Amino acid sequence: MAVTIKDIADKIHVSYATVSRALNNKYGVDPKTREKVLAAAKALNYTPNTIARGLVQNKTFTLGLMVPDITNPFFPEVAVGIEDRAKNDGYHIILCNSKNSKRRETDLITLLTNKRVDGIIFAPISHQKLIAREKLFRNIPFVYVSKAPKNTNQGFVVINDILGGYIATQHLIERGYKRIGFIGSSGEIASNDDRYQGFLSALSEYSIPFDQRFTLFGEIKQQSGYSMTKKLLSMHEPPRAIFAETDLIALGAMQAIKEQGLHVPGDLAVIGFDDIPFASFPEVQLTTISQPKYRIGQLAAEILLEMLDKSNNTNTKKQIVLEPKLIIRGTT
Amino acid sequence: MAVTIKDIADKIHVSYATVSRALNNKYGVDPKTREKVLAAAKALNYTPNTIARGLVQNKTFTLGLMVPDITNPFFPEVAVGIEDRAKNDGYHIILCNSKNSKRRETDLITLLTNKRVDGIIFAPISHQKLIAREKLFRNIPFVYVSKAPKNTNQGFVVINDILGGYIATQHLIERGYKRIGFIGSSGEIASNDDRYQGFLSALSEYSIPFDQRFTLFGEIKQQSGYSMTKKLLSMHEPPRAIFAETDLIALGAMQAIKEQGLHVPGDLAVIGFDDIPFASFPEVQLTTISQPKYRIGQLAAEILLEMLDKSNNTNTKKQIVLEPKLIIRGTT
DNA sequence: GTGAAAGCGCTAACAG
DNA sequence: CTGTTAGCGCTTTCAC
Repeated sequence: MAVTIKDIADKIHVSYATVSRALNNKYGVDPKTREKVLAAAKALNYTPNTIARGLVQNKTFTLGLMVPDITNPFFPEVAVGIEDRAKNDGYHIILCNSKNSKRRETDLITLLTNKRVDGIIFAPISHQKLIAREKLFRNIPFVYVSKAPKNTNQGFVVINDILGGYIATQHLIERGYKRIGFIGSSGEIASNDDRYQGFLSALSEYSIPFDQRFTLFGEIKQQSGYSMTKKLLSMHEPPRAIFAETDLIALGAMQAIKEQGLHVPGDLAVIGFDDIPFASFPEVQLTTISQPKYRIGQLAAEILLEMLDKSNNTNTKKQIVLEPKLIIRGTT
Repeated sequence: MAVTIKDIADKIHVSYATVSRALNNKYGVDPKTREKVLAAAKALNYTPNTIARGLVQNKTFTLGLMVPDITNPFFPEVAVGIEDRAKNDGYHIILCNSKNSKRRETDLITLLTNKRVDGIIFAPISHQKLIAREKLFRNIPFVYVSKAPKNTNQGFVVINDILGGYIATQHLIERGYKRIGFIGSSGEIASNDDRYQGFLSALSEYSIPFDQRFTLFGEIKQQSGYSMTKKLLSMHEPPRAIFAETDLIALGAMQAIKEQGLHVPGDLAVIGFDDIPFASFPEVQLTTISQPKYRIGQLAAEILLEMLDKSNNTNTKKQIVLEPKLIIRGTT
């Protein structure tokens, strides 16, 4: 068994309460005693047991982070932002990867609550029934990231996805494309998807006829973007431009296009969303909508930490909407 | 405050010891009592406090995962393998990103030990002084992943990096390249780097003269690969092929080459290492050495979990060395 | 089959 | 400034 404050109390003949005080830099400890305690702690190679402390303080100094797919380069960037901010306050992050499984997401949230994490940062798989799921969190503070339900009163940090979808589509339209396809992720009532909403409203604003056949839903995977695009390409009169809901999907689209011997953007233009690091690679040069990933993570941690700070009585949960940014590269 | 076993004990008038037993499916509880307990638990919306349980059982059901850079697509793949295997046994993962800072790595290990995680999976930044750092883990079981010191008796899961470096170089040589550069990560006594070792031994085996100027060290970042390659390219007689220690570096190299208006592999061949998902992207087609990332994660979790299993008395720590695999694509 | 009681390692009143 | 005493929520002997 590891050494405890009791061991060090015994060693220097003080009560272990004093040891606790000394170790925590509390007021009211004789500097000399404190020094003795510190010395003994060092000598005995003592390490505080955060978990015991947590039991009495009802605090674990741990935050949960739930993401749909850590393999999507979007999320590691967010995670780093979160971790940096959290570490600054002495918090650790439990990483939960729901793998786009709703069931797994539910399980993991429950496990996280059992573990009494102090707060959770939640990047949900989809908008669906999100409000109903809020009760899963019991009383653990949480903030949404990347996606949030419409009428929540929880905190969140997102970008304006509707606007993002709008400007992406607008860009395509201004480039002269009229036959525009949308490929996105399903498991979703399509009309719930903000980026898709933006897409639709841009079309209607510019009086571009909407062709239902050009809207396909799959997964947020390169492979899925690939097959959706294949499908699009196999049509009688395929679209001339594609708006992919995420860069990962866009990358799959480019792969399919290239495989058909077609050229981007000559034969088919592609615009993505997220601006993952790889999008700017010279051979790729994907036009996309960028989100400030690291910043999103940082902000999410920030407002969650604020909520945890009991001295902060303002019970308002911050809801932050950042602006998307069009990055024009070579695929449009 | 959340509901405790005491609340449910009060409600159905049994001792809370009984509740505990019932909840944990222990022997010696009247099926009827158990049912009542379960019903009450549900009614009260009870959730077990894993942390209190941990205090008495001296177990947290949490594993630490320390990686140098979660933003390097290599690590998320490993992480998913770990998480999948760990979740299977009811464990969570605390993600620690050392950001290639030794100091941060040390800090985080200490925090992890304070938090009494049950085990740690450790992907170290470098080989340097690794054995000396093993004491940081105190008595917490851990396994190395991706990199391990030479003479440790700890468990590890790695691939044969020396062999990997060797076959990468061999491939270049067999393609007819003689002027071969190596760009890798520093913060490292170069001679400690296994892939570099393999590189050197292939050169000597094939009697290719070694040119010290062609060996550059930087960071495991695209940006770093970019600038190292720029440097190489600015030489009087630059190399004709480059072996990059990781795909991320190789990607940076390709960027630099393309920017000079040169062609891969026509003007300069590039081989990477890791086989991150983007290496296979059609516009990239990076020849590389592949490692089974998900499998590595899975195995690491597996052997760590085995070590934690007290019923398993075999105190041997498994050391697994997997084989690297050459993936020939278009850059060589 | 069940209850009483101790204790995991620590913090937080409350005295003194 | 320091010691004593209660717990935090749970598991685990040890009795009955």
